[in-house]
Amino acid sequence: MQDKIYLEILDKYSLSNTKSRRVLFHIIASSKKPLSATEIIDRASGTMDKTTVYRTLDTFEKTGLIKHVSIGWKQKFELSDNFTHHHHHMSCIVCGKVTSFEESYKLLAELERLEEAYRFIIDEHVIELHGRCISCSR
Amino acid sequence: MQDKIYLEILDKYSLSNTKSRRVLFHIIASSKKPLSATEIIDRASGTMDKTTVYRTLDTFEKTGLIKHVSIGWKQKFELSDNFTHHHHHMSCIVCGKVTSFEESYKLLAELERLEEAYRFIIDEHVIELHGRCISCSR
DNA sequence: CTAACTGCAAAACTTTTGCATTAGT
DNA sequence: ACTAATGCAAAAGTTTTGCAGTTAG
Repeated sequence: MQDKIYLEILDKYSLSNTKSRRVLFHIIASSKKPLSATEIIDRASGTMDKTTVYRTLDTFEKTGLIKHVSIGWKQKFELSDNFTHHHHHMSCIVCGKVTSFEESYKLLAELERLEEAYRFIIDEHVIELHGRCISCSR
Repeated sequence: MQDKIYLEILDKYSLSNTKSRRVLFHIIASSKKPLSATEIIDRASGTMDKTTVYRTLDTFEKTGLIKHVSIGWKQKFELSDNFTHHHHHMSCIVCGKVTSFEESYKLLAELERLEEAYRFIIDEHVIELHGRCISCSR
């Protein structure tokens, strides 16, 4: 299923389905948490050059295959909402565990209110929560 | 007023009120928008070494004088909520204009609901909106 | 005076660029 | 075969480290 969308997007933008791209897509798709550029370079090392990683991440991001999210200080990458339900992250500052959550209707309604109030068209919203998970909070 | 809080925090952590720190605090305090490390280094150049900038930003962040926010791809710095009302940013992807907004009570209530639902204690939340401001949206 | 802070030089790490070679369709 | 994609080497940019010298309290 994910592969089908992957191929469709490559096709849509007339991009070749190269080995590097398949490997990189797989690395990101199979990770349970968002990965930083460096983490991806490490996991891809041996298979491709880091230059290719940067270029491919850029391509993947521009075509909507992946998106970047802010986790703490870093920018990390994960599959775009084309593959997963739109969601956000809460990360535990103690153990580093990253939990995904979907926003509620009420929250979306609040964003719409902000659009009105500030006369601003919201194309994208990022919500990031930091704190302590149940195991680390006692 | 800001200076008073600045001095109090330095005092609280037994930090010296050095020239570099005063200059750096002033650069951040007087900027209308959050600044990246590089932007701060540029503005401070001539006055101090970049090493000092990095070390000072680190100190300022740890002591709660400043905080970092995600604007697009970058991490930027601004005064912490000790100086300003807690707020978030919406940035225009066309002209780059950054507008601040305060979150509503409803939004906070939603965050509390999330704490319950996911059994997670939220210490900090980041909300970042990207889109187009009124002037750029037509 | 002396502990904290800073500057400098160098290293480490991250990202970008140009060009020659290779691989995909 | 032709173009897009990759690898390599080098440059550019960013952040960190160690140490010697300086400064604030």
